[in-house]
Amino acid sequence: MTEPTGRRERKKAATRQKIADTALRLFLERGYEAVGIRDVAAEADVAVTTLFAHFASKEALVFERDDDFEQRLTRAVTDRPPREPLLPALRLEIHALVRHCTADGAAPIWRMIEESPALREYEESMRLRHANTLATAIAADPGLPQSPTACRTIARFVIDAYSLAREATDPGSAVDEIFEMIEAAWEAASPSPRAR
Amino acid sequence: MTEPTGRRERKKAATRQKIADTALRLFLERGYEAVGIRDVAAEADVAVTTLFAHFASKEALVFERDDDFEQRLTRAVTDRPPREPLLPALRLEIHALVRHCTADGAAPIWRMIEESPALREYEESMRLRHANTLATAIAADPGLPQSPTACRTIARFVIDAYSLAREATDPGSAVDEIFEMIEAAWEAASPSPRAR
DNA sequence: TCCGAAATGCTAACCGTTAGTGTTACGGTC
DNA sequence: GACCGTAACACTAACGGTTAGCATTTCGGA
Repeated sequence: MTEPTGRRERKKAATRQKIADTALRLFLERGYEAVGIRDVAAEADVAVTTLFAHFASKEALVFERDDDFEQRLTRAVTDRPPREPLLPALRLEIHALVRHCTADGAAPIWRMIEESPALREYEESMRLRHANTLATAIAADPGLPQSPTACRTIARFVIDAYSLAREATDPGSAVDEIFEMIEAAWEAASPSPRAR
Repeated sequence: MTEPTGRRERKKAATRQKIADTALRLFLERGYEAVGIRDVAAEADVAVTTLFAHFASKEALVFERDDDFEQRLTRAVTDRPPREPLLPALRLEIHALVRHCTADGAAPIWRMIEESPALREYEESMRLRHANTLATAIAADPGLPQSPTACRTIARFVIDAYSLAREATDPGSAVDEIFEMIEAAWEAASPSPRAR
């Protein structure tokens, strides 16, 4: 339980970061498909096996920070003040995440992702994981009376909003447009909808 | 344009079918990961390159009939009588598709899919393709005044319904529950929602 | 100080997939 | 009915991501 960040952990983190940085640089310089794992390992001055000890796959090198994404989403649910409605909090978070992805600096990275089928497929599978995590967080909220199916559904819809808005010509307003639809779906899933 | 099914086309279709049947049998007998492409090709008595001339990847061997899925969905949209509302037609189709996947005979196949990350990832990416196709079909309907973003969103939601319902304990009622939410979302996306 | 474990390295392979190059069998044409 | 273009198929060899097996170094804690 002692975590004063010993040298070993620092070195490990440094190695991981060096691999990720090197990989991203090479990918952007020469293109994702044109760079091999052996290239990345050589340039980062580590063994191929070491690279795979830090990253589960070549694609994972690109989505190095996806843990953040997951955490931000679940925290938007769990860290919101009591009695605060769920969806506005999620809408704000999705707005921020979309803005982050569509910022100018991130453009080359996302273009690279769109151009590579392998990266696209990996991201889709990542989103499903995020949706499941989010669904668990929503279902765990005692203030929400919706059914498990409704929770899973809304989680899926929220992740869809992130994905769809990023592709839209005006991402910001797309988030709002889609969230209007999600709000309606959420209300329709409230218990005893006929009693309103 | 002459299509009296010449010998050549018949032989090609037979080869394709033999490969698919052999692959599915081996996968179910020994497990998806335990069977190599070279095994399938040898057992089907074709060259590996021939196998890949018929199927784009190992995973595609399992989802051999996914064209049907796409066609059934788009036809549910385009072939419905004029002025018939969109979502009930889609609900019926999703009901049928879910029933088809959760039938007893299909159980081993879907268990195999759930147990293989590669197959799961492939199916997710397939679903996104289906959602895009469906979105195009919906957006092409002149009787629907919704925005492009709303059409893409609803298409995504409908595919989500299929995916979520299959995992539910009672798939049939899950389809209905999710479609209630989708109907509400669709109405919220109708033009001038403030005028109601 | 020393031991165990974690991190890293090296080699060699496995497996899906593709390029390159022939060969065969069929369909349409004269 | 012979002929030619081409679609289908085969064979070989490789490429690239990924992993197993095993040796080595390096650190943390006892």
